[in-house]
Amino acid sequence: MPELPEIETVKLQLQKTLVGQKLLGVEVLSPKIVKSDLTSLVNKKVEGIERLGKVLLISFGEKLNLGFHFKMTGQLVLVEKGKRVVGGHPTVDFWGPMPSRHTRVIFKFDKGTLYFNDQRLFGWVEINPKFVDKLGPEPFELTKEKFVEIFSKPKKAIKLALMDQEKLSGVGNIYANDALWEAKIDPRTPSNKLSVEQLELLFEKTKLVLKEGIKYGGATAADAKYIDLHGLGGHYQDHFRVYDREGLPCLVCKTKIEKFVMGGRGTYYCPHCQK
DNA sequence: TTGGTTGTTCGTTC
DNA sequence: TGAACGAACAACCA
Repeated sequence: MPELPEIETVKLQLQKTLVGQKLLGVEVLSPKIVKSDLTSLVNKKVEGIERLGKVLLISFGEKLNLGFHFKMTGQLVLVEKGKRVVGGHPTVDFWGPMPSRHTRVIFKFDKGTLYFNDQRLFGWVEINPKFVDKLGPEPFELTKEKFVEIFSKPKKAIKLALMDQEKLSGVGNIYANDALWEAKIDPRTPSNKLSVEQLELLFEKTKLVLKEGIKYGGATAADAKYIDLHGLGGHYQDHFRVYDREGLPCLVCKTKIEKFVMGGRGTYYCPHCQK
């Protein structure tokens, strides 16, 4: 499930290889997920790769930013002279033949080919996506005072507020669960009931788990062991605090991690540590 | 075979 | 006026 650290990892990889390359052609295999006419990008050069929240942006200059949203199962595979750069949702497509049956758009560059794959067709591709205008601030470009101000208002549960992309961009389910465990906060606590001290701690812990996600190259689905055999995919999953650890002992007090559904999403917490 | 899973959108309710 | 909430979306896997 690509979140901020997973997209950041893709960004850093593509910055090394794709910048300066010219787009020679585009082939759209699944028109449903492509929200712009991509032909305007042909014959333009990649000037830079950016990330806003969970959105990856490939800049072709002149206010032409090609945005990708991976949702849960999006991935990018760049094939260059037999070499590969992969990122996003880890599947067999990381090393299988390209294009695959999940390939939705193919971008032919002068030195390589970039495949946007998405199993579930939830992701999208759009030039200058309006979505990014609605995004809240980046966690790393925020003062703790501003963070406290943002989360002192909402009456909804802190976990839902933390994942609200209009308040703060980039935090999804995995990192929200882990940050709240680090800060010893019950995910159901109304955001506006938290003390300034709790919010300041949560701010630091949110950045901590995101940084750790980036350090380990993001998280690879726990069941995709093969990915590791190929040296592909990230390793944050080996450092999950509570996410996907239902019934396993809390890393601090050994109490069994409990799971319930909130806002339709799996929510994991330690009933002893998080009050 | 069915239910669980995910982020965002959209419609409804307060 | 807008916050809050939940269903819908798609497709895979256990």
